[in-house]
Formats: sequence, structure tokens, C-alpha cells
Amino acid sequence: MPELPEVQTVTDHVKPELVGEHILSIEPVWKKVLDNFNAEEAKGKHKVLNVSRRAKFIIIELENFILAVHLRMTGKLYVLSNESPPKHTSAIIHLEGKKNLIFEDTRKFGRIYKYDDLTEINKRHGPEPLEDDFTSDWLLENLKKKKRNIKALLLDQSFLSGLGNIYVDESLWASNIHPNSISCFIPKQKVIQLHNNIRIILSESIKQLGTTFINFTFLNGQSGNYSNELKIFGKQGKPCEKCSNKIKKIKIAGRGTHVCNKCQKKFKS
DNA sequence: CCATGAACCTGGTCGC
DNA sequence: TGCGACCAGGTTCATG
Repeated sequence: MPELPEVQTVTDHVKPELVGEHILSIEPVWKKVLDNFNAEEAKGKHKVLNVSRRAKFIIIELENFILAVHLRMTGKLYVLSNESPPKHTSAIIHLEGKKNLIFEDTRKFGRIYKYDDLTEINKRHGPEPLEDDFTSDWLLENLKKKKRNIKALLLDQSFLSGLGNIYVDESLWASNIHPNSISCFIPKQKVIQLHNNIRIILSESIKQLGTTFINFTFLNGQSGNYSNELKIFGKQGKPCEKCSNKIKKIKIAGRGTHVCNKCQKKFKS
């Protein structure tokens, strides 16, 4: 599960290898991998103008359309030159020359979409947490408008883009907010801290090239170092760094959730 | 409007 | 060593 920092890392890595190259065809090794188009529609010679990230999508901008790649849980995206594709290859994007862009995805949840531009994606996604329009005032105002479980709300991509299970747990712990709090009851000072912590944690993780996980490696064996910085995710049974209380693992919004019941306060009214 | 659980897939881990 | 149960970074859909 690549979340925002991991998707950013992948984007930054493939961008220099793709910009200026030409995509000749897309081979859907796993037939469901192309979500809203078929391989025929992408035939031709398409120059890559740019590669960027929006929410958890890697956006490959071509002259007449864009490709949006979503890695879901186990997707990887990297350029291979002329080697045989690995076992769980979901799609092979053939480039002019001897290189292929490989979409490898063990669990096969990942998808590639074709759009004219970003309109469709923007419609269904909230602001980018590292952009200027994500302010503490925006967060304050919009948490107030809802009466939602805070963890579920932060995971909701139509509310805010890019956060996933790891960084939501980390951000809430850093802000001393219990993940079972209700959005509209979190006091102003806590919301300001939350806003601040989301930005600090995400940007620090991007600096570290993301979090290393069991089945998420990239950059040809190199991998992210943010796993060393995790304070709460995966720390169940261990003492909380702030108060030494034993960290618990519970289930919220259907997701494994890590919490320190002593320093994370529950705001429910 | 909100919460919950299932579905989509494969593979790793843990307990017996 | 083997087997079943359960878990996993995400998202969408149906149901209450």
C-alpha cells in the first residue's frame, strides 16, 4: 500500500526514465488491469510529456490523453530493459526501444485508467495535503461540517487525498487524538496540530523515500527508510514513546488501527 | 448522512 | 511439515 509518500517516490523514480519516451502499446497481462479502456484505444505512438502524482495515482501525461496508474495494495511500477517480466506482472507498457514499463501487482487490485485530463480524478478527490489550499482553517471548517469517525474520514479520499492506514495512525498519534473521535468534536487546537502533523509526517516520509514494507520494495532493491520513523503503526504490544503505556491494536473502519489509549484523547461530544 | 461488511486477489505468518 | 485461520499499505458496492 503505497500511500502518498510511496506513490510520490515511485513517480519521482520513473519520471526521468519516461519523459520524452514513446509508448507504443499496453499489454494487459492480467485482463482486468485496464479499468475503463481497452488496449486498442491506446495503440499508436504516444510521447510522454510528463509524469506526476495526484492523490495516490501516478499520472502519465501523453499528447492526447493521460494514463492514471493506481497501485492499490501491492502494485509496483518500474522500467525494465528487455528482461522477461516477473511472475506477477499485471501489465507491460511497451516503449519504443528496448524498454518496458512494468506494472507488477501480486494481489491484482491495481488498475490503469485512461482519461482526457485530470477532471474525473479531481472530481472524486479532496485537496492535496502538501499543497497550499490544505490549511488548518480548511481542515477546521470541514471537520466541523461532518459527524464522522476521524480515522474513517481521513482515509476517505474524497475528503482529503493521499493518506492511508499508516499515515492516519501516525498523524493521529502525533496529535494525541484517539482514532475513534468524532470529527466535529475535536477542539480547534487539536485540529491545528493534526494539520501540522499530517504535513510534517508526509514530507518527512517523502524525504526518506517512503516506508519499507513486507511486499513493497522499489528502486531495484533500494527501499524507503521511513519505517524507522514509525511511532505507532505496527507497534502493538510495545510501550508508547510518549507515555510508556502499552500500544493496542483495534479495528476501526474495517482497518487495523494502532492506538495509545493513555495519550490519545477521545473526543465524542 | 454514516457505518459496516463483503468483494476483489495472493502470499505470509501463526497456532496446532 | 502441513493445514486452516487470519492478516495485509486500497477502494467500491450493497445493505441497514
